[in-house]
Amino acid sequence: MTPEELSSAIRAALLEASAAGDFTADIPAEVRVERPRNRDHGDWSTNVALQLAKPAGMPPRDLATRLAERLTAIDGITQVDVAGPGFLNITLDAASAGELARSIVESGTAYGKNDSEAGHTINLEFISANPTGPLHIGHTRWAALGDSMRRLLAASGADVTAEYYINDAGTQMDKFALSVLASAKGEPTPEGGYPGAYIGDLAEIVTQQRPDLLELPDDEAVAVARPLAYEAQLAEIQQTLERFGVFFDVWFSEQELHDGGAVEQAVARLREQGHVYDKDGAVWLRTTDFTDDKDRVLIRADGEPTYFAADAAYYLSKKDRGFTEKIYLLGADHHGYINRLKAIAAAAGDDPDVNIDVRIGQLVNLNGAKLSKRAGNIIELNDLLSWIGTDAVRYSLARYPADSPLSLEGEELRKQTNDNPVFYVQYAHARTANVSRLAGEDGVRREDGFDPALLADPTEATLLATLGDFPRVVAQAAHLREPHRVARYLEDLAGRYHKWYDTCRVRPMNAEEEVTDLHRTRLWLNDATRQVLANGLDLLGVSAPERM
RNA sequence: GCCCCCGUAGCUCAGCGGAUAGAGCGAGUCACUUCUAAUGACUGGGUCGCAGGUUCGAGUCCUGCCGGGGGCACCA
Repeated sequence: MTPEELSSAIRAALLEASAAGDFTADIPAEVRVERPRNRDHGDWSTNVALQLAKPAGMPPRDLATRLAERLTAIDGITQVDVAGPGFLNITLDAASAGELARSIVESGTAYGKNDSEAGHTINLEFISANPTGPLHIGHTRWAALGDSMRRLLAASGADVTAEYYINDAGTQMDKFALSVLASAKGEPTPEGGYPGAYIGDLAEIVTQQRPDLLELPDDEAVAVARPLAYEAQLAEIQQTLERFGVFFDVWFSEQELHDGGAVEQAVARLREQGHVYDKDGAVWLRTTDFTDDKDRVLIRADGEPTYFAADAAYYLSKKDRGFTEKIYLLGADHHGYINRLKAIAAAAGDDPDVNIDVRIGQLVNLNGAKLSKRAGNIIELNDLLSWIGTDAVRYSLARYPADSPLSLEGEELRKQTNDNPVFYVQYAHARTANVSRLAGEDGVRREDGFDPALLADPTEATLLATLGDFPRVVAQAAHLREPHRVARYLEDLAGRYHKWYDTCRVRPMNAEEEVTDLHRTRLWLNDATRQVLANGLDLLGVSAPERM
């Protein structure tokens, strides 16, 4: 019996009790069952009696006692206890609980998928780092969390598009091109330009493609160098993200917004909505009509559109492309953008509370140093991956909520011990794979038998209950946009599995011992755990090794 | 000054308005002739920043204060 089945069975019993006159109150559309922290509190528990006590006008424990009698009659429930102020603690019979092992194995990679976010058309924008240099560790938190969020939303039935906005327009790109050109000439970095060894690497790539570069007049040389350096840098970013297991559906160019006239059109459209005015030679958006604390300039007095104007055009592009929900994942240093982005949405006639979701991630602290651009430490993501590895970096960032400040120690992440939760979870998966392989060699085959009533050990009941939680964990993590919940769940599941492994042997002890249904049924449970660990790790973009 | 996030064990952090607030690390003890000991069992460890409030019930929600981080451009 899955928790969903249990929940609807309880609800049916409530309706029955209400119809029989046990009490009078509105029955909630969904009865929440949860897994009690304490094993003595049964397999599942519900606080529905506490919730209904007030509207029913009955003491919670009296109501709970009546409900307990009805729940006991449900097929698959062996015991219902009233505890504390009126909790109902439910124990399932082993056979009913154990059926889950088979249904998980049969569902395979689909187990955990759900339709809780069905009907949502979501644009998920993250990283969007300037293509004027390599990605560094300041970008990695949202890289890891954003990609996991994409996977979670897709697994929960949303139509999600992951998007990277490339700031390939404006003066920063000019400074970038001038820096590359200066390096090619052997000159020092120009004022306000980009220092760094990677500029030299780019200069080399560009001069290889255009050996005549240095013979061109300066203006022409910049025009030639700029797109070549840009393409090389963007390719490097894309390779790094691929290495990090992060995927984007759309790479969106800011320059194309300018070239295609979308920025001017955006200003015109906002003007039609009545939120644009002219002052001091500039064109302004009256963002103070909404949530902003001051109005923002769209077109500067010199006629140049601001970055904010491009943001507005970009928002309208997302709207026009049919995304009802636009999620922005930004670093804490972009906090000031929230109100103006929401103002854009409101000015465009959207509802900021519904159509836009701006999330701020706190900066990560590595070895005591802030991982931000402004702090000046430029540890490149590529180097971080070479040092620590994709799995450990992704996992250690994915296991904390984005809004919590975070301190990491590089050497801790390299440890292949329990200091490092990623190895704990991966090790559990490798163990399941090993048990499965060896059981196969011993002639234990799932298809030869399955008797869920044999899964009677307490460690099996808790393992099954944990496995049954997975789809709801995925749905909740997707709903809250909090991938860390999946990581925490996997650590819990790995722990339950290790305890079970210590208590319950899957394979026969030796060649003399006969293979029985107990071995086969436990293999189902082992393989079900393996499947859930693999499905969960995949949601985090972390590998599930067969051996370690 | 105004706005946002955070404050939970020695450390790093979980915690859906519910039961005795948890995990890992660190400290100590134990368990491999037995499917991977990268594991498991056990022992210590807490005024959930402070003060009020809402509630049958608050680490969780509201207000104020204290402490830490971040943000407040005709920059990109």
